[in-house]
Amino acid sequence: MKASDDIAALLERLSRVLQNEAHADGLKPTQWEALRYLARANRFSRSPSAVTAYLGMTKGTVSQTLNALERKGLIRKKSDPADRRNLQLELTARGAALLRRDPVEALTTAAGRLSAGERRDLSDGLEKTLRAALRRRGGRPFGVCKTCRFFQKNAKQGAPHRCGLLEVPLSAEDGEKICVEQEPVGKR
Amino acid sequence: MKASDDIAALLERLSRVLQNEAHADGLKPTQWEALRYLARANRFSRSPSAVTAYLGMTKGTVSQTLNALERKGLIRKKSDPADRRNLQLELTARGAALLRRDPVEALTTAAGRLSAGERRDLSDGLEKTLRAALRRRGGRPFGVCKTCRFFQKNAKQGAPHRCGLLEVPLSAEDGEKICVEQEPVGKR
DNA sequence: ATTGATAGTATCGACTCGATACAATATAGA
DNA sequence: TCTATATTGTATCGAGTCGATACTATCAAT
Repeated sequence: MKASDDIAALLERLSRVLQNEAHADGLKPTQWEALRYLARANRFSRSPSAVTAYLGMTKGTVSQTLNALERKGLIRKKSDPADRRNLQLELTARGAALLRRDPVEALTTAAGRLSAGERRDLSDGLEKTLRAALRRRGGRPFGVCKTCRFFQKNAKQGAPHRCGLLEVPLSAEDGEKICVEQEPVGKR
Repeated sequence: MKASDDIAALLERLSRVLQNEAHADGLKPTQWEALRYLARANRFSRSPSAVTAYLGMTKGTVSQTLNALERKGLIRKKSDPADRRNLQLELTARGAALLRRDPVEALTTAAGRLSAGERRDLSDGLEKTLRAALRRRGGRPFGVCKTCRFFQKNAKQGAPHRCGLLEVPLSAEDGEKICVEQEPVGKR
C-alpha cells in the first residue's frame, strides 16, 4: 500500500521531468511523442488513427499535431490508393535526423547507470504496470509485431514473415516495429 | 543499451497514460500535480516558488496554475508576516476532499498487482532514475524532511525534532513531508 | 440508393508553458 | 541612510494542447 503510493509519486515526478525535457528544438512534448511513434511503427500503423489510439487523445488534437509536424517538414502525408479515407504518414529525412537528437536521451542515459539486473527489474515492473493501466482503460498494448499472436515466422512465400490477421507478407523490418493490431501471444 | 531504450519508451508511454488520466474532475494535469504537491509538502515548502522548483516550470506558469486552483476554491493564499514577498499556500477542505478522488489512483492500483519484491525493485529503479535525471538538470530532489542531512531527531526543545538549516522546531508531521530544502544525507 | 460506419478536418474555449517585462519587498554594501 | 541587487510573485503574449462538437469524404452493407 505504502509502496504503491511511492511508485505513483515517483512516476508522476519522472513524468514531469520527461515532459519538461521534451520542449527542445521548437517541438512540443506531444509532437516529439508522435514523431517517435512514427519512427517505430510499421506500415499498418503509421496513420492518424493509429497515432490517436497510441497517444490516447482525440482525433482532433492528433490532426493538429500532425499538421504542425508537416508544416515543420518533419513528416509527409500520402493518401492510400486502396482506401482513400486513409492517410499514410512517414518521416522525412529532416524528421529522422531530428529524432537522432531526441531530448529523451537524457532519461535514457540516466537509466543507463543502473546495473543490468536493475535495468531488467525496472523494465519488467514498468511493463507490467503499463499493461495493467492500459487494460484498465481499454487501450491497446501496441507491442512489437513479432510478439503478436498473428505473427507467422518464416512464412516462406516470397517474404520472410507473414501477418495472419491482415493476410499480408512482412519484411524482417516490419517484424521489429510497433503495430496497432498487435495482440500479445497467449492473451484473451 | 537496448534495455535503456526500452525503459525510456516505457516511461514515455506510462507518462502519457498518466497525463491522459489526469484530466478528471475539471482539473488539468498540472493543477492535479500542484494540488498533490501542496498536500505532501511541509510548511516551508508550500509557496509558489517551491511549487515552481518542484514542477520545474517557470514562475509565470505556476502563478497561473495557482490562480486557477484558488478560483476553484481548492487552495488558499496567506501572506507571510515575516517576509511579505512570500505567499503561504494551503489546501482548503474542498481541495483535500478532491484529492481523495485522485485519478492517479488508477496507476497506483495498477502497480498494486505487483508482488512486494517487484514493487521494491520498481520503486528503487524509478528512484535512481529520477535522481540521475534531476542531477543532470540541476534540480532538487525534494525528498521527505526526515531523510535530510539537516534533520535533527528528538531535539527535545519543546518540539519533537529540529531543522538544522532553518534553525526551527519541527513537528512529527513536518518530518514526514516533502521539503524544498531537503538534501539527502551523505550527499555532496 | 439509402443507411451507417470509419477516417480526417475545422473550430471553440480553457489551459499549458517559455519568454519577457514588471511591481513589491528584502538585503547587503558604500 | 541611500542605493544597488536579488528575490518573490504577477501580467501578458504567442504557439501549442486537448476535450468537445460539428463537419466532410469515403467505403461497405443492405
